[in-house]
Amino acid sequence: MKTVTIKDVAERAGVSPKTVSRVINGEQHVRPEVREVVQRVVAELDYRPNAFARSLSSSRSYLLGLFIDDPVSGYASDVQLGALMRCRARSYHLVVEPVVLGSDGWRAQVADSIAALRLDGAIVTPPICDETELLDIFEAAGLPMVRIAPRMDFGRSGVVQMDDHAAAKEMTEHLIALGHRSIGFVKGDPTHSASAKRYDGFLAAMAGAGLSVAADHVLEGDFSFRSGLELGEVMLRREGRPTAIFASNDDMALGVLITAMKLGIGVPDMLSVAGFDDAPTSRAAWPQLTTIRQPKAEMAAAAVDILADPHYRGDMTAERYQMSLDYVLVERGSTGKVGG
Amino acid sequence: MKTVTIKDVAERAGVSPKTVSRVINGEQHVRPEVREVVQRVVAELDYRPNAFARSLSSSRSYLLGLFIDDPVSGYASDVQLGALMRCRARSYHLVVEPVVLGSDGWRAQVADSIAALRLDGAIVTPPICDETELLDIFEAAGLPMVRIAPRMDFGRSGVVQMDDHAAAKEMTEHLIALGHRSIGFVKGDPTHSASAKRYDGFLAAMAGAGLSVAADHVLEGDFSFRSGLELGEVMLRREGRPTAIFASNDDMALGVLITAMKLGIGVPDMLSVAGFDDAPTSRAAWPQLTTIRQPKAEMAAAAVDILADPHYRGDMTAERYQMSLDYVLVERGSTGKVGG
DNA sequence: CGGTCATTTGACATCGATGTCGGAATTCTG
DNA sequence: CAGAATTCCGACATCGATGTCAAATGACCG
Repeated sequence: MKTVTIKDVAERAGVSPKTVSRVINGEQHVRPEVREVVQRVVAELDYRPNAFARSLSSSRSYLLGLFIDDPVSGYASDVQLGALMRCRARSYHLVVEPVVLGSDGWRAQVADSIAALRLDGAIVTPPICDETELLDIFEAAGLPMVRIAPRMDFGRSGVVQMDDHAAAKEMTEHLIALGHRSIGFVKGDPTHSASAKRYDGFLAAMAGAGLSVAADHVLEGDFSFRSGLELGEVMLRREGRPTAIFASNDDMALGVLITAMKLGIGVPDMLSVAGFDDAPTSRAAWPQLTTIRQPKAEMAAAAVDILADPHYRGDMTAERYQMSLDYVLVERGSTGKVGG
Repeated sequence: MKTVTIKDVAERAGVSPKTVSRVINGEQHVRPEVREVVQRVVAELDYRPNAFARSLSSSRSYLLGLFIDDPVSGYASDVQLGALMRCRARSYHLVVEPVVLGSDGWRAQVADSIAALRLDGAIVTPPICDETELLDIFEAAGLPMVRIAPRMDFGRSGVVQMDDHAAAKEMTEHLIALGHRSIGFVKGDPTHSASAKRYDGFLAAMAGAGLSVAADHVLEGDFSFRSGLELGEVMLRREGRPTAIFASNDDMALGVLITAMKLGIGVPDMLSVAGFDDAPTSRAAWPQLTTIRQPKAEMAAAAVDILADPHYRGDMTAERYQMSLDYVLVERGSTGKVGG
């Protein structure tokens, strides 16, 4: 099956290849009649430009890299899907590159994909978006990047994030509105950017309501289900346990939920549990988790938009490349009025 | 930052570009001394071949496409990771392409990625690996493909799968060995290739043990958590409910588990529940699910190997391109001896 | 109607690699 | 040691598009 090239189209349309190129790239300076003829022939022959030839000559690759720490997490898949769909709409393609920080050759791996594929841009997700060494590599390669929910160095690139602080504050206020006064908090992995923000939001809401936070009602987990299990047990076995527990993500909230179940503490009658993320698992529990839905796909899509913006390169820190998207508080069965 | 090209290497090494090309591609007919010099210069300059230029001239793209129905599912992520890592090891790159069968332009989308990126091969996952129209497109484009766990048309491409029948049989035998005689089964989505095989494996084990299967102990779900909830309720509310339920995947098993919990039926004391897939959620429940671990990542890796094999094209149906990989029965807390 | 200027168009070089093929250097014959 | 056979290496064309620049065309004006 011979593939159709720009030359074939040109011949058939009776123009030069360059003119065909002009038409498919929507450049000006082509007479409307000619444009139309070319477009017709393109459709007839079902011509599709060879992306390689195109990048080779134009030094744009129409390829974006999505750099991800743990490609199996639900977080990653949502981000990926959002990026994928937006890429498609803009006729970009997406190359997913896992970054295994511990491993031997990760630096070389990253450099390889940048150099070999001539990526037009990089989307970097937490937690590796705060890995200075990684950012250095991108900068050295002159590769524009957009980071999703980074913790620091905001000036170093475009940023898409959501307001973790406000979301955690709102969730806490939700619990307070339900009558809870003694609220426990499970912090997330301190190396993730979001952990501190969520905790601060929690503290702000408590302070705003004039409530104190008992020292032993705050524990530090690592975002894993297991840590939720363990810390839940610690907190719930203590004297004067809280009437509500707000965990920094759904996996840990689930751990708390299951521990409560084991200990015979009814949810939400005797204990309210709130999570964060709206992970798929948050619906696979009983009762289902009240949680915060992050606009993960939308954040990724926004990142693609930024990278596709021709003005972005060279002015990565402009105001309009620092975006903040909205979250949603999803109320389900795991939270209720204090005392049932 | 000027990028290093093959010419730079050639000049510095005092040879022609073609010789450099020979060295990096491991071709023969290069004197060992020369080879060594070139390799040294390559390392010195940190030279990396431009993948586009390479594909343009060699008509190989070193790009594989992973065509996926639902990129967010846990299944997809595992497959993707497996493929990704193997690609990396073989210096291929992976482009993930979601296929939304219902959508308007999906045919054009697929054709686009094939034509624009000049993919070297396609990996197709269930359930779309049984979509005749999709396979037609690949064939028309002359694109070698490998399908993972297809249901039909095995002769049409290389195939990597696991033995669903044997796995379901083994799980059923496991339940029987625990003393269960009355075992319920929740079938999966009939459009997925695996559903029938798993059901047949179940029947085979039951027949092998001389046990009968009550008609109302077999229900048909669709692999969703919700269908597990609903069907679990149907089966467990009936008179003479089974002492064990084997669901065709973990999501549905989880639904059954939670329904049992709601109805006050203790697991595993009063009811054993078994799943299939070893989804991440299977560990996020209490008790954790006994299940079958599919070698998803390994299957994907094997698919990459096949596509990278230069002999594959043209002889896609050879015996050695029909692979079957091993599963593992993972025993956790959700199954136990009958009657506690 | 000749001259100026803007708009269209195409010839040609180029991007960075590999395929082909022929010549030079080396090794193997008898 | 001449002649044949290999092995090694490079000149050149090529892949399929786009950038550059100059030529051709047409519009407009006094």
